[in-house]
Amino acid sequence: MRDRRRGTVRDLRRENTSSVLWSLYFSRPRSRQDLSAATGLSPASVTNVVRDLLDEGIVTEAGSQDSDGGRPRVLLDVDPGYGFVAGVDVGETRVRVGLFDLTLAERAKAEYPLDPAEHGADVVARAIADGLRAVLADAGIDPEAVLGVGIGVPGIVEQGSEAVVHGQTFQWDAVPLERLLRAYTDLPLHFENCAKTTGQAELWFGAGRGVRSAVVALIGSGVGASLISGGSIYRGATSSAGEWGHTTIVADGRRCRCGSSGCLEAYVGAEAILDRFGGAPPPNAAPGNAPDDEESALAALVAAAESSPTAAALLAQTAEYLGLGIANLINLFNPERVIVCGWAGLLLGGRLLPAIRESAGRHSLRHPFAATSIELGVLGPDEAVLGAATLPLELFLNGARRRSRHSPAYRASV
Amino acid sequence: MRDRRRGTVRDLRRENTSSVLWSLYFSRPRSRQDLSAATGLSPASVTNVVRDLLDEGIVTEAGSQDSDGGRPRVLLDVDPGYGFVAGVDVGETRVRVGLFDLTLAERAKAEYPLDPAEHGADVVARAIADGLRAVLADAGIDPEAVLGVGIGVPGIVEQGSEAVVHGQTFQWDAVPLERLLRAYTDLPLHFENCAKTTGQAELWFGAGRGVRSAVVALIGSGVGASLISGGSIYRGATSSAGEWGHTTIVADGRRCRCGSSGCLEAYVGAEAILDRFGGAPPPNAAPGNAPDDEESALAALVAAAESSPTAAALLAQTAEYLGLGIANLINLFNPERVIVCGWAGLLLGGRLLPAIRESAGRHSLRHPFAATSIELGVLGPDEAVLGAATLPLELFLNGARRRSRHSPAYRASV
DNA sequence: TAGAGTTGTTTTAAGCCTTGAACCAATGGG
DNA sequence: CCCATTGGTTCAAGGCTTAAAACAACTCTA
Repeated sequence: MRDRRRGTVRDLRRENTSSVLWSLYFSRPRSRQDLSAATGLSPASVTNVVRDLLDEGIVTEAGSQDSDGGRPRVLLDVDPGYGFVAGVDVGETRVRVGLFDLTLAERAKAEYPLDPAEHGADVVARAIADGLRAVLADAGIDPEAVLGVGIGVPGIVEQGSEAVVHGQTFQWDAVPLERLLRAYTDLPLHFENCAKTTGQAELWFGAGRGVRSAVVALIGSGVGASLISGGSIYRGATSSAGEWGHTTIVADGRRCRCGSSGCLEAYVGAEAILDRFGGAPPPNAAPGNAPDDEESALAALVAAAESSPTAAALLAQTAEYLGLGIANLINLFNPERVIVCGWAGLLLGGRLLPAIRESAGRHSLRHPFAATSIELGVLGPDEAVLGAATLPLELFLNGARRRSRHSPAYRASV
Repeated sequence: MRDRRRGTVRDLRRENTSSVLWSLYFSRPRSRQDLSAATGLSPASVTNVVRDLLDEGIVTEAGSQDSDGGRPRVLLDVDPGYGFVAGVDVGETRVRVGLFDLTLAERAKAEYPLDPAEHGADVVARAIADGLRAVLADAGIDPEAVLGVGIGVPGIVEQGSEAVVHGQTFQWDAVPLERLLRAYTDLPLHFENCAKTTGQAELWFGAGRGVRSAVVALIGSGVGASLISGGSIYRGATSSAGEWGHTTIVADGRRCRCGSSGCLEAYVGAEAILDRFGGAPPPNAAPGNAPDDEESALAALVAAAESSPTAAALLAQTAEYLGLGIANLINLFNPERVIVCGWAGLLLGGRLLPAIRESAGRHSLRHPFAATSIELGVLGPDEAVLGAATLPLELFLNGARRRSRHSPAYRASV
């Protein structure tokens, strides 16, 4: 009925430290006084907490700032080199890996194409391991300095003692990806659905900055969403929450690849749009690389809408359905903001956003619609990698620290 | 980005006290040792916290229990007479008021019919005030002993310095119900949407006991839902979350009274079902009391399904749509349990639950569907009153104590 | 140029809190 | 009657936050 951590006086300090660190991280650089105001802690406590963080090397003093007529403020900043985090985006056609410093500046990246015919989990695990090795070597960073690796996968992640992945995209059913990857690397691993990681990226650094409740709609070949409340991702009972793509918007509607019919994804996913267009892939499509095909095909369709009434009508209807799906989210969640992203979402959104907004307004209740705004994502194609990297970063900001990697204490703190 | 209360060592005690109180409240009576195990606090701390609660009169010692071969456990219990809470359910045809002791045993109740032609907010406010006066007099309880009054209303409650209500049911637009009621009473008031209060009742004492994430589907004349995560109601940015009834399940479907079309409510709300049945009200219907009409009309329809294929088909389709709507919730929220309640929900559910489950299974993804169970509510018709009473009780368990009623400290703690 | 004013940070002392360990209390069994 | 067992309390230690006082580092003014 009620969540509570242990209630000792030391936990208090941990919480307060975490509070200061979050506050500083998202508003850098800042003085102690600012932090005191932002966290509600007394100046004395901020001094104490900051001393610890300085001693640990997580925070550094970074110059000072004049105050009118008084002692200058000493500015504090996070030390980017204190530690590093890696993000991995397991996409439909490629695995992308990024290595970032503590402020999420990219230090190296790598990309491994996946043969769509061969989505074996072990192939993916090997690609991830290779990518991690490559970025570490490339940036010349000691693995010991890596705080953790976040891995975004297309599918439902069952969090347990070892993460297990279920995903229709790869026909994965209970794939023990964590165990497979353990064969190749010792780094601390964190798995999450890629819509959720992308949502976190937009929330922290993109169109959702400063917002406390949001819905991130991710539209690619398929459709997903990330629900954010109280500043963090909502996972539900078994962390599969946010399966927006397979909510029904047309009872007895088009058949969907999930087996049901009338799913949102069967109308606004890129695959479905192209399919509805009756589209043979465009002539210049490289065979055997479906989503890239899709990307160019969808771009072609959007371009064609300028002259072709058929294409224009199809897109208009897509906007109608997408707005309707968004309206459902608005009614159910009452979010402060709705963020549309994913490659197809951005491609469509550039042109259709007004129509989407209009449709959403028509299908949602006045009150929650007035309280929200519908925006496009701003982080671009690498956001899934960045989002994955926020997983270990989040744990770090919450107080997890580097230690012997597989110690029970560490895993428990995760 | 991150919620935090102030972090002093006294807050720690408040939190721990609250933790012990919650733990005891939902598992009465219990020994100190039990509480220590349940809260994770040391026996010494439990002793300290319990001493405070005993001194305050909130908790009493209630006999003892043998332990095999050692000192008997002293059982602790909540003192029912420490304070009282009231619940108010503002329904479509009546205002119901209940007065409860601290353990939510009913001490008195009252009911005031509302003339459907006259839903003026002031009429409602006066009925609430009369009801409160009546139950207090009836039970012979000093208003000073009332910890608070919870009021469930059909509509969106805008929580601010004074609660304001928007509701299509009564054609209320920004009605300052709290201010109106303040003219009649001095008691501490708490307003909330009635679907949310009902959800809390089922969560605490009904089909949702012990569950951490749930969706409570409330089906009456209209349709609503209450989303529960982490053991408490999800409110969203402006506390209008859960407007499930107006999510679209049939693009371009039946017109809904909200102005949109294809809403779930236009298919599975009692009004809509009867309307689809082409129903003139049954002959014995009392004029001018629509929902009671609806109740008997719907009951008649359900009974007619035994012999009439038309009625049976209509109900089958209703189950299909309701299951579909529930499937959407399951996909989006991944709840541990789905609870169907509301008078129409219970009426239909008794007969249609298997069909509803089947439909929900067909329209939701395997993984989240397997993680949930769909049940009927168990609390019966007064649950909205009980649920409303949980509002002040929740605050009490969280540490709000009786004090000068309008003090800033009290309001801030709310 | 010295002192006064201002603003930012740290030190100090007081007051709470939780807890492990030791201890007391209350029972059943031998 | 003594001992083992179990439940609950006391005590001293160790930590934490904080208000208030002190200190530090400036600017401004006379």
